[in-house]
Amino acid sequence: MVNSRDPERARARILAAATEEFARYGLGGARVDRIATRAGLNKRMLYYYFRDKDNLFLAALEARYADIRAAERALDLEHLAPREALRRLVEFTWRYFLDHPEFMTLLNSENLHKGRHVRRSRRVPQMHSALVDMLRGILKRGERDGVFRAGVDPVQLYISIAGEGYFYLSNRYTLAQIFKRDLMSKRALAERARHNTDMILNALRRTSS
Amino acid sequence: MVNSRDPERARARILAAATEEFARYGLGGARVDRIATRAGLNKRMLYYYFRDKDNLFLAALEARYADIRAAERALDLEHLAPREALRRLVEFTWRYFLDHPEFMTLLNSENLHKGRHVRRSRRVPQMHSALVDMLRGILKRGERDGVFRAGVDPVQLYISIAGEGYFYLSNRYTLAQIFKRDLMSKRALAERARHNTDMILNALRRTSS
Amino acid sequence: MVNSRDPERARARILAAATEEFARYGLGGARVDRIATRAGLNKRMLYYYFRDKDNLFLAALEARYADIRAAERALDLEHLAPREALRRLVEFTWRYFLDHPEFMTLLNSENLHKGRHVRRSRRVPQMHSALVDMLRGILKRGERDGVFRAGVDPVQLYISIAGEGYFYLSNRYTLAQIFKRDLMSKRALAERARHNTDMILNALRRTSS
Amino acid sequence: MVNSRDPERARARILAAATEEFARYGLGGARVDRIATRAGLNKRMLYYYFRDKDNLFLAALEARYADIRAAERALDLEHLAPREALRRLVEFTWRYFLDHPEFMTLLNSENLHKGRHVRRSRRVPQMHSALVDMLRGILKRGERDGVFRAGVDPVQLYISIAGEGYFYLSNRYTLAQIFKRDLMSKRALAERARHNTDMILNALRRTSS
DNA sequence: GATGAATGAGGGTTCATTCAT
DNA sequence: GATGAATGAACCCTCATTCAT
Repeated sequence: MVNSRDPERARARILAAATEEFARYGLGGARVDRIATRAGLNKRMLYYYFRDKDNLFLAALEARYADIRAAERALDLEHLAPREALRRLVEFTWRYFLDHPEFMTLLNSENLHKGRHVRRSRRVPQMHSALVDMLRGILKRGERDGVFRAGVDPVQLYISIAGEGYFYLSNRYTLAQIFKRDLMSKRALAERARHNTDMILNALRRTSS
Repeated sequence: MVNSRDPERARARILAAATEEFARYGLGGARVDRIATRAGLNKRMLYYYFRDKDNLFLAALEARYADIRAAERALDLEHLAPREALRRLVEFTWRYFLDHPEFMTLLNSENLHKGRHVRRSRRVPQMHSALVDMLRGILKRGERDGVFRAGVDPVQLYISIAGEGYFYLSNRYTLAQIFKRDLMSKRALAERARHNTDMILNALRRTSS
Repeated sequence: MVNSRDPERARARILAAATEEFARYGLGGARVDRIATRAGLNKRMLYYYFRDKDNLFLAALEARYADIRAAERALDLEHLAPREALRRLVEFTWRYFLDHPEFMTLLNSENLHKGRHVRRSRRVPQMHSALVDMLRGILKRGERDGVFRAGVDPVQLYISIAGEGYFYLSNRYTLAQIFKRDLMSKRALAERARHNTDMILNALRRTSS
Repeated sequence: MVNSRDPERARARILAAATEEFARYGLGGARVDRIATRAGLNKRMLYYYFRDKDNLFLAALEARYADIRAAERALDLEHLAPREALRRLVEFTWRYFLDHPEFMTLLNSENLHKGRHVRRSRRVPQMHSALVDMLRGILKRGERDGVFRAGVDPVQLYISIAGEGYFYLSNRYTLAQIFKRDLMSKRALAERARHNTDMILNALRRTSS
């Protein structure tokens, strides 16, 4: 046991351990005991810092949302040409899911539970208006410049971008089995990355003539 | 208790109850007791017919795979013009996920568990070669006819088609919350259906000039 | 563990063990583990037979109520002269509390919890109308015969009869300490029994002239 | 948090909070956390002032004993005619239990624990010799004046007086349920007060010839 | 005097599974 | 084929108490 007397670090360690556990086993399958052990703390402390398992789950989810949105903002897409901005967002989103599979399982758990945690969160919706605004801006500029077709809704587009990578990665075990194909080899991943970009960018092209 | 003395019906009732339970609560959250109750049978019978919970889960998953693949075959896409065939597949896939949300949760569960059930299944891979062949045929015909661009992998394409609908529907609770938008209203669903078709069909168009 | 396959006996053993445990430690202090051990059963069985701790408590309480009321009925007081009937009831009540201290602690627990278990019971009130009727009959006969004063409410009287013994016995530990007197010696008990009878019978006498 | 730096007030606040908590939930059900919160102090302070939960319970109990005995002394019964003195004591005792239900629950808890706290107290027995003396004096005067029958033990009498009110009030929840009667309405309380007085005074009357 | 952080033991309850009939 | 009874391991959570500051 690490009697750290450093509440900030203790909280962070719990959160990290919880994120991993929730990601690996889902909300229901996650074990409070394992989280505590992995965090190097007495189990009681989880309740001291996070009140209960559900609240801990929400905290983990919020932290992951904050992380991806912050990374997105750091792309500074507003200052790029529309097509380039879109390409980068597609690549980033793919990359993020690839590097953070735990985010996908967290989302799956939350949706299995009909979003009952995130519904209680005030922070989460706040994080997302900027994302939509940014995407809307890119679309508008692209439309004005004549490189994107008109009438594309930014939210719908984002869901498509995310969906391209999400389904491939989140369902990689079943897909590998049903299609009898290694989806996680270096080559397969590179191919999918290209496919994603092609799909989205092509789909956005102005309809010819 | 339904003392049916009709093994086939008993099996079917168990499977139906299990599917619903697994879909609603995930593999870990599913309760053998509830399945038995819902099936109107003694709990012991689940073990008699399906050996254990994991095997029952696999049976439910296999049944769902068989169902979607059969419905796909019934579309008879081989006899349609390539663009029309593709459009129908996109629409069907969206519709299927919308009408069978339990299929998505089953897949999520299976992937959370790293596909350890489906890996043991011989039936599941067999069901899918026809799907790939069919899609490959459509792509080839479309390419030949000059309506689709070349070089599109049928598996990648299928994952994109499914991904469009899957991410929207499987994550509808979190998405509704983060984007503060009702995703399940009649209008929203119609819009998404159109968006999906637009995205895929546009993405497949031959690159102009 | 006693794998008795005799549900009736198992239930009875649980109930007996629970009664003792609840009586000794109160509802909150009672340990489900100890009850199971004492009943010679797996802990899980308590939940199988009684759903939860609260329900088990209610079952124990109901059984005790049933027991005292049955013993009362067995006194057959209706066929005795009023004064004799009353004397016997006072003596019986005293004796019952003395022999069944667990009944008092059960009642104390239930009242500490504001009667929230007994409130759900349909059986308990039904057991008591006969008691009141019987007492009312005795009072009426005594009044008619000129040996009891008029205007005594049977419920009030019963509470007085019970109260005489209850306070002495239920609070015997504190009373012994504050009055520095052994309340549980043979002699002390006999004295109290006489005192109770004297008090109640005297209190009921017709007011002289 | 009230950083009072006033030890006496802090102690008093803790004691008040503890009394309420013990009365409401019993010794076992009482929560040290809640007591601290209600007292507006850090939990650690309870241990600073009272060493542990048991000691805090004893302190609360002693305080309540001191309170009722002081209130009794204030009645100044020695200077009243015997019957009047007795009537006043009966009324006072009833009234005290009615106004201080927490005293009854405290006593119940202590007796559930076989008086193990009060046994360690030196103060508590000291408080009670005066009560017995006073009652003995009243009885003797009444006997001498020919208004009370002889041979009544003051301790037994006190237990009867207290018992009349105690059983009614302490068990009010179960009694209300088993007799299907509202025991706490204004009218019911008035009736019981009269009944108590009638019972005790009648019971003490000199046996007519 | 006062605090937030930490602890280990155990609380009631639930689980998938199996036994005896 | 079917049942009710039984199991032990573990689940999340809470408790009174104490440590370091």
